[in-house]
Amino acid sequence: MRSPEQLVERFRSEGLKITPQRQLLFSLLHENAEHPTAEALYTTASAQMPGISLRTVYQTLTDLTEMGELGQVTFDGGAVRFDPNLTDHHHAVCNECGAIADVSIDHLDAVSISEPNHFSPSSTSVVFHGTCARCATPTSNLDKPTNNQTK
Amino acid sequence: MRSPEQLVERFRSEGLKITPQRQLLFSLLHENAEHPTAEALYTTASAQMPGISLRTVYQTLTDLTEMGELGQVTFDGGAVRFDPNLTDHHHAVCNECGAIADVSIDHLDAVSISEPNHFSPSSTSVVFHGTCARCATPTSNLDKPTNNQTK
DNA sequence: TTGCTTATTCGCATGATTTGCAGATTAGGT
DNA sequence: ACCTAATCTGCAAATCATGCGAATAAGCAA
Repeated sequence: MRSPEQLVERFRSEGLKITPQRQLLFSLLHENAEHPTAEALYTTASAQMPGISLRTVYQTLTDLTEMGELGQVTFDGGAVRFDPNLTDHHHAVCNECGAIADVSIDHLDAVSISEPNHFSPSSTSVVFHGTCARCATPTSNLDKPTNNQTK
Repeated sequence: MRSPEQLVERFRSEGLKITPQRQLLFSLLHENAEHPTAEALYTTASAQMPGISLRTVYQTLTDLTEMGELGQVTFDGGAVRFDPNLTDHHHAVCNECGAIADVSIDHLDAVSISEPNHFSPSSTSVVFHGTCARCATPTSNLDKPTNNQTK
């Protein structure tokens, strides 16, 4: 996703209005690597702007997604999560705390479908499930994030 | 998933009862490669057993999943789909018709997380999005399955 | 600044999927 | 044939997401 400033420019140039709600969400999403759900963003936004509507959060997220500024990902049937990272990347989901990390992958080009089924893939996504570094460390369990898993 | 006969054995040995509803679902799931949703199974089951409850379909699917006889997969935030194929495999989702095919993958071991983030993956799943053979063929569009995509 | 036009926000209703609950029913053994 | 626990069923309810219409406000013109 572009910077809040660039998004303001883009919105203006497309005749869309710059509302405080949108500006807040732009800033909350910018370089956000937490893959938040709409609800999570709503909670965070509400702290800074009491009265903002969950409906508006959904609306803005949908708009940004349709504009190609935001990606959507879901894991294991949970709620949709929003990802401002538009670079080519994949995800690692921690089974313990539910944290989702962006990961780059080496040698993905080596992966191929082994059967001659004539499927023409246009995109490939890889999801690792496992234990994140923080949860794997037996010490300092106090720092562990709470479980963010939806399911 | 095991054969209906073997499932009957297992259920019996665990003190569970063999009901007509369960038997029907066992047979509908056996070697079913369509990755059906609960609703889809309910529709199919209802044709053969009018009056069967959607609740029972969900219950049986949950039971089989907890017994490890069934796998669950979801794509793009759609409804949960059930997969009796318990072998190590991945999926190819057709963007046109929504069909989901099981695929085996070569060289998956070559894939690795490139950053030193200390994430310990216990499983890796790969999903291809693209066009299936049937939809890629310009002729015989009459045979195309209807779109099964939930979203 | 004031006013106008239209995009936006908001709250509520609705839809889709899934689970909880409790009473009616039935499988399977005695 | 009878008993008892497991199962089935229908309905309520939870969760996540979208449609809709009225109220509001951003951006522009005068």
